[in-house]
Amino acid sequence: MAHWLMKSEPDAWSWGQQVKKGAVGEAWTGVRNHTAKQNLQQMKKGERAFFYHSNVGKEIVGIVEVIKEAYPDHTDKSGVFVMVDVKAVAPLPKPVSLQTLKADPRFADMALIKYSRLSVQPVTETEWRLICEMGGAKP
DNA sequence: GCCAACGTTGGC
DNA sequence: GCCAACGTTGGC
Repeated sequence: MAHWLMKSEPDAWSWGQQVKKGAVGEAWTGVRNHTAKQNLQQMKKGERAFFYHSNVGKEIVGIVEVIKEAYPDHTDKSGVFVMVDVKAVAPLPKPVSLQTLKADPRFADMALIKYSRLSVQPVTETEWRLICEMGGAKP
């Protein structure tokens, strides 16, 4: 099962707001990048993703689960882009910051570091396990 | 089809 | 607020 990482600026959509939505979840709108779009399309129901706060915080704060696979993004007038629905699963008791990941050679190849502008990206099994461990969450 | 100009993202 | 990275647009 693949794992992912999704970025959001907390000013636009925060982990706290995601948690409030509970099991109903929320549509992940606004992706306007084709690489990110391809990743969205590969997400399967039940797969999990890290929730990353970009700009403010710059840390992985929680884990979400895909509850609806890719479908057209209603905020995209051109009809080209897609979105998925995700629900909050668990917080990371100890958020893992970008700074921490950058300082650790085990994450040197991580997409978050290599392609800093990509907002939806895959996470390897190894990275997933390590970050869960560091954050104090169950993998 | 190339490439310069421009816009956006996101870290610092 | 600045700037690097990168995607997109438009002139040629």
